Amino acid sequence: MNLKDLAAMLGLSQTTVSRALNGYPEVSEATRVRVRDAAQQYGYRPDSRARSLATGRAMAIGLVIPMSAKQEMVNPVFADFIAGAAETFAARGYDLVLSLVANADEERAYRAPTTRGRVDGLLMQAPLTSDRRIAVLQQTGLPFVVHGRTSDHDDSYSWLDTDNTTAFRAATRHLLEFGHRRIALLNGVEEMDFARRRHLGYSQALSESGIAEDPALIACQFMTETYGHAAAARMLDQPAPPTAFLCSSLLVALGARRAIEARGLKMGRDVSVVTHDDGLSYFPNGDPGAPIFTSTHSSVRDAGHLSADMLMRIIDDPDCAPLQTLLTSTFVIGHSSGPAPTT
Amino acid sequence: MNLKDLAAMLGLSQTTVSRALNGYPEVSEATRVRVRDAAQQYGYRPDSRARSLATGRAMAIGLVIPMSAKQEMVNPVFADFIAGAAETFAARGYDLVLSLVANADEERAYRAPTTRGRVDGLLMQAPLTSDRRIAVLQQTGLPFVVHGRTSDHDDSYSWLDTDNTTAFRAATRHLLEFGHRRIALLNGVEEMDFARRRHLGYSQALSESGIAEDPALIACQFMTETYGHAAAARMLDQPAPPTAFLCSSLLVALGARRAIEARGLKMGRDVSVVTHDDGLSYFPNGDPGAPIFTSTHSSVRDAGHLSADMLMRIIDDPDCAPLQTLLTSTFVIGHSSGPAPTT
DNA sequence: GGCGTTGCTCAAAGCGCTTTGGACGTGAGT
DNA sequence: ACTCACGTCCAAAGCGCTTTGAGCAACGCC
Repeated sequence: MNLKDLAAMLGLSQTTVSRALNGYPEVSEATRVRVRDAAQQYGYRPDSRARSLATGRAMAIGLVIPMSAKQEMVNPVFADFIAGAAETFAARGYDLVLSLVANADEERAYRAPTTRGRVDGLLMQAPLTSDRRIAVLQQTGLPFVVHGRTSDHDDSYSWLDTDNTTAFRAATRHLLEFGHRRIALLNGVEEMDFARRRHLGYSQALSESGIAEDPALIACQFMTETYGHAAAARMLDQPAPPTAFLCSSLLVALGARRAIEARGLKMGRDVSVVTHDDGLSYFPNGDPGAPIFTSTHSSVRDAGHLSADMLMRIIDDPDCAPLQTLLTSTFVIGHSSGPAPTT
Repeated sequence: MNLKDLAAMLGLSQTTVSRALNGYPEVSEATRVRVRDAAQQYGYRPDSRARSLATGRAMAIGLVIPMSAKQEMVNPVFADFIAGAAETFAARGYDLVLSLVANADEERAYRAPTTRGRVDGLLMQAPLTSDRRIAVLQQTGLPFVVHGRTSDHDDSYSWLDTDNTTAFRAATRHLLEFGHRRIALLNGVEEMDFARRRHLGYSQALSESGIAEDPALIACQFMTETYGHAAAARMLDQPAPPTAFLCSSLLVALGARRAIEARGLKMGRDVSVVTHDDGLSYFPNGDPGAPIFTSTHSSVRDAGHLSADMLMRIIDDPDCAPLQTLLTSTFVIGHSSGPAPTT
């Protein structure tokens, strides 16, 4: 059922029918009702491509999802990010077009989002510290917002990021104030910019207290439970074990807790744990109001929401200056951290 | 840069340029090279909407992602499913269009995938036991494949599913053979069809051994670590605690393990745990070759791959009979299960 | 009566591509 | 010399929508 067919059926022109359905004022209320009823009855649905071709707007947003090709790892965070973004977009009538891109695959990273006309803007996630894709996106001229930042790129693009450095500095300080001196960092892969920034915050807090960083207390890997367990176990079995762990994700913290408890120690008393918490819907930190882990909390779903809002604003006004939002994570006190044990 | 512009620039017709770029034989090798070079040089990229409008194919697949509105829960499994599917689609030049749909929101569930022309087919996930969306999809006439099944719908559509019932029956038998008599089931929400089928398998195995099902040993909820912990803890503190847990996800199993170990018990010796393992890339069951949990394993990423293959086949031959694939999960022996303790 | 207004409707020109149905040599076969 | 096939290219007709510019009544106003 075309617009043409529908118009013929009604004895009207395509113009009038189109206007009636799209709410233009130049059409009488009587015919509008007539048109709407007929459209409903015959199940008419405009063809999105034709409409998009005519209007110039695709009514779709591209989502560039990085995959670490090496380990076939999918970022567990992106589901919630999308969920947040999708709400905003759906409300404005935009669809989401995915392009999964292996970090290494420059060619597709370039081509995929560039297929002309598919999308009106892009959302990019999880940039590496040295990520060339941002430059590529800038060249295309398409509006885009990056979730995260790239340390080695100038700041001439729009991004939304969490205050990773500040948050991890605060978390480290929290542990320092509790008297901890040997604080381990179980970080993500430091190719990722967020991991690099968290490490930086950790380093800053340590050096502010005049404590030297111990390489034996630092691990960086894909953030899984087994990794958290293995790294924590290894460190705890050292001659000079850490009295506290700072983790980059709840999953890692879970692993650390297991290592701690397997050694007959009690988390929060013998060994403290502080973790970052992305607030993933399917992975809550305890029950609402009763957090288990002391954590720096920043909802990645909210980040999705806000990134989408930003992108919408840029699409509405393409010539505006780059928008940049820095979210401050909240520090949540749970049962997992406490005073350093007096030896 | 249009096709028109490019053609004018080259002194050729649009026809010839289009054919040169799309590899039609009616164009001489010399001009083909000339055209390709020019396209490269001027960065010509065909407009996907125009092409799609002309060819009739959208070169995109819709992905219906359910969200449980109540709890704002995003299915953690879908990231890996998408990753698998995306590989197949990308190889064939198809994009992925997301529509997140709240389970309750019938209206959007209906409308979203129906926007005409956006997609050539649909992939649907995680159906409920009584899911009306399948009927809706059938009405649209669009090719689609469901990941999972719906027990209360006839079998006239294409699906790919894991043998949930058989797997959970086998897992339960495994525990029964070890002498366990009080086996707890920590299931997902039983609105979901897969959860219902797993419960069924569990029930079958029990009744085959003449054991009555104990409601106090059955829990069904969104599958989180805290849920696993809370449910397992509650059950272990009963007067007649279970000697084994059968879990629907690794996250839940992790919680159960925590509850077990917190009571000074050893998993695999005092209390056994068997879990389903979706093989999520970011959540491995121990290291490769050294599984921690005894599990029924079925890679959801592979499922994505295969579903995509099926959909491609249906799109190529729309009149073929419904394709239906039942994956058999492998039973993996880990350290988490062993003989029931002799009391 | 002539004029501008207002309200409703339409024909037709795109949007940027693919594809059909020739056109125009060129060389071989009869 | 005429035909026929072949290789190479083109003009133009869509695909299904939006939007411009204009037409046509009917109406009130000077």
